[in-house]
Amino acid sequence: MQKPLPQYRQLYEDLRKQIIDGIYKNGDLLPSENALCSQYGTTRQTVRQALDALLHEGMIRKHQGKGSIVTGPPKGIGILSISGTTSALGMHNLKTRILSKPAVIPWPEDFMFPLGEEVKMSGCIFLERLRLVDDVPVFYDINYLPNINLPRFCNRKFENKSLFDILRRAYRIEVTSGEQRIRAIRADDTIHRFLDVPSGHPVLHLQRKLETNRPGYYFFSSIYCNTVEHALYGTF
Amino acid sequence: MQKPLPQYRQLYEDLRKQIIDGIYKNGDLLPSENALCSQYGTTRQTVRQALDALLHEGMIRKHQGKGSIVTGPPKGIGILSISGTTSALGMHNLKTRILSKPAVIPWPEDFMFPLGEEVKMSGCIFLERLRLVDDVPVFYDINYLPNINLPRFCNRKFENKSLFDILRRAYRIEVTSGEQRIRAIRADDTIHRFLDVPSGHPVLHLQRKLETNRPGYYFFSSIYCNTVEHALYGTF
DNA sequence: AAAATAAACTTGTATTTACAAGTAATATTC
DNA sequence: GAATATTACTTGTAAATACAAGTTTATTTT
Repeated sequence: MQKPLPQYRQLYEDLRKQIIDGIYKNGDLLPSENALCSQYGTTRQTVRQALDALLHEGMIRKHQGKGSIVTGPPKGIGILSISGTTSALGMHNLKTRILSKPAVIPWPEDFMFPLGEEVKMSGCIFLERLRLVDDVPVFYDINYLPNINLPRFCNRKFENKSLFDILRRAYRIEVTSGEQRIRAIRADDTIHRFLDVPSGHPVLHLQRKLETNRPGYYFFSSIYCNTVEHALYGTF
Repeated sequence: MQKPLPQYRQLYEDLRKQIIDGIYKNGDLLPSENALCSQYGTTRQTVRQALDALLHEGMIRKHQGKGSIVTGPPKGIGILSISGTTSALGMHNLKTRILSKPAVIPWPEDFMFPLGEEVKMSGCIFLERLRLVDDVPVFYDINYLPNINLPRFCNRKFENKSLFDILRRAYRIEVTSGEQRIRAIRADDTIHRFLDVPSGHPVLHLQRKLETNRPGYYFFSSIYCNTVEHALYGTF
């Protein structure tokens, strides 16, 4: 049995969902802190804790005397920053196809980032996905997660779901920071096939190392991106 | 007379300074929340507010039961973020060659970002540069600055200097935020010539809009990047 | 000495209360 | 009607308190 979420966390999730689902639209005012207190039967401290999380995430902006104004989901924070692709583009036109179901494999030789010994021992959950924007393949990503304390991970459904969301909701793993390398490369045969670009065509290649709130727990992604139609967009 | 800082803000500034000054080193434990309460004669609420700010900034990490561990200041803001190329790579091996001296021209038709009317009127300072890392051309960038209140700008020396630095030091213009698009494209003839890559070879193309501390003053860069040897690197 | 237990820490979550400060709508005055 | 003042909201800051839940240290037991 899962430990229940703290109140502030539950409120945060609720509001976040309502913003992403468009129930609160861009520019809308959220209910006042006191109103949320009544609705959720809690205190302002707790409500403010939830709002702070949204504020920090860029989902809302606050103005003393006015209220909390919805500004997210952040369009640009997107792919070049901390949040995942899903929250960057919105669920609307993004579909996720699983190319290879998550499976535990040994870590590749000469991995793109250095690995700790215990991480190497634990094995690697391997997951290949294809992500389509408006039914056009745009991202082909290969994800590598240390196989440490992720019960039933390989049995989960990932189709049309966000990896970041599953990690956050099911395992309380949040990405706190990361590093990445970006290159322009020629599409090889695999990429040509998956991303539907001519062989040899320029594609973006991102290598990312994601740090999480679980101390010492990093995971990695290699992302190939077709930028013919959509450029990667980010704010900073 | 300046309004006094809130307590939590003062505590935040104090701790932040002590971390930056190295009084608390990387890996050190900060005094416990209760200890800080005593030292500053305040409550845990207030102390936690200050620590949350540091946490959010990446200066510390917190562990329930253990304490607050110093991790900052965060390094490597890098090229994909707010700082310029110079500070990302270091001055060591970076040379800047001016391809076309800054000149005032009309703004291009169909500019990569939408422009305000007054900005369009003012005209555009145009500056092309080639930047070499270890004497290999890596960046070819085209910069567009609104010709507003930049005295003697076109007469300045830009060779082997940072554009960001000149703007900051000579005009007190600091980049506060920005947005960018990234694509992988084929090298055209110009890029082939400047970046010394085969024609048709994949190169990165960045289009950036930089916001500054001068209200309403943005400038723009179009950057082509040879990523054969050096990948763009960034943390977030 | 080693293992189990207890105690003394740490941060995490939550309630309650109070007032300050900024904003918007309302009422009052001119 | 227009300007001013009031009032009723909003978020910001802050104190005092309580217990839960991890971590470390000290104590007790075996």
